[in-house]
Amino acid sequence: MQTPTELAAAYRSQGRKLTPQRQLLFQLMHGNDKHPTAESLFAEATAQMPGISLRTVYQTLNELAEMGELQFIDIGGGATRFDPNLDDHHHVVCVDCGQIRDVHVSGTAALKPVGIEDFTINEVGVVFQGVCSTCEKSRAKSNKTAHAKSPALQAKVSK
Amino acid sequence: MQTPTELAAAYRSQGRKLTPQRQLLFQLMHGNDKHPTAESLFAEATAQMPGISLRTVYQTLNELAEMGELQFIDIGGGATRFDPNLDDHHHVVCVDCGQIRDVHVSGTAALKPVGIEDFTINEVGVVFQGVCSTCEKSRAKSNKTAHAKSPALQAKVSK
DNA sequence: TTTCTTATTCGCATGACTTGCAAATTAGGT
DNA sequence: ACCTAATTTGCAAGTCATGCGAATAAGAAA
Repeated sequence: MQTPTELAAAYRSQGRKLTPQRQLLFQLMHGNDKHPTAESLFAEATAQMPGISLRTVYQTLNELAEMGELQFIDIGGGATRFDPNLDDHHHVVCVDCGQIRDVHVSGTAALKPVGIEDFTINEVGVVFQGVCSTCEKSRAKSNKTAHAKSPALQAKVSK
Repeated sequence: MQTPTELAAAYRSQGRKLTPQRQLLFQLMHGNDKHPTAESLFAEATAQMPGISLRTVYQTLNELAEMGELQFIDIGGGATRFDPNLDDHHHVVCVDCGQIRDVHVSGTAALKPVGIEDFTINEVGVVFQGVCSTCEKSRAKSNKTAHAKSPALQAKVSK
């Protein structure tokens, strides 16, 4: 995603208006590598601009996605997450706490799907599932066995 | 996923009961490579067993997932899709019609995430996005330009 | 600066998907 | 045939996201 300043210019050149809500969201998303959900972003936004609407957050995120400034990430867990990182990268997900981390992956060029001659491939996404060090530790303590395939991911039941 | 017969045995050995609803769902899912949603599976089930409840479909799918007999696939689009294929495989998604196809992928072993020493990786998932031949044709006809990044995938607005 | 047009914001209703719950039913052992 | 615990159902409820219309405000024009 471009900088808030660059986005301001992009918006104007497209006839879109520059509202304080949008500017705030530009700031909050720029360089944000937390892969926030609309709700979590809304929470952050509200802290700085009480009264801003969740509806506006969704709307702005969709706009930015349309403009190609950010991408949606859907890896079970209920809510869509947003990623302003436009570099060629992939994701690692902790199946325990659900955190998503950006990662550069080597070897993707060598990936070859077999038997889909009738498909024109445009993009490839790689998602690694694992356990982050923090969760690894708490697992050791609480003596949790890792039988379930991905509790945090299947946990559409939140809160 | 195992065969309906094997699943019957597995269920019994776990103290679970073998109901006609479950048996029907075993049949419908066994060898099913359509990656159905709970709703679409419910539709098929209803055809053969009018009165079966959508709730039961969800419940049974969750059971099978817990037992490791199938996996959930979450690639935007609203509903979770189910995959009884336990082989080492990945997916190709048509961004136009949303169909998901299983594919064997060579080169996954060479994939290396960079900079996540603090993660213990357990699984790797690869998703190819593209356009299937059928959609490619209809695109040519209707003169559709492929600007949008993935209409069918973002289309959480269904029906 | 004031006016005017139109994009935006906001909030509530609505919709899609999934699960919680409790009553009625049934599988399967005794 | 009987019993008891597991299941099935239907409906309520919860979460996530969008549709819609009225009120508001950005930014161009006067």
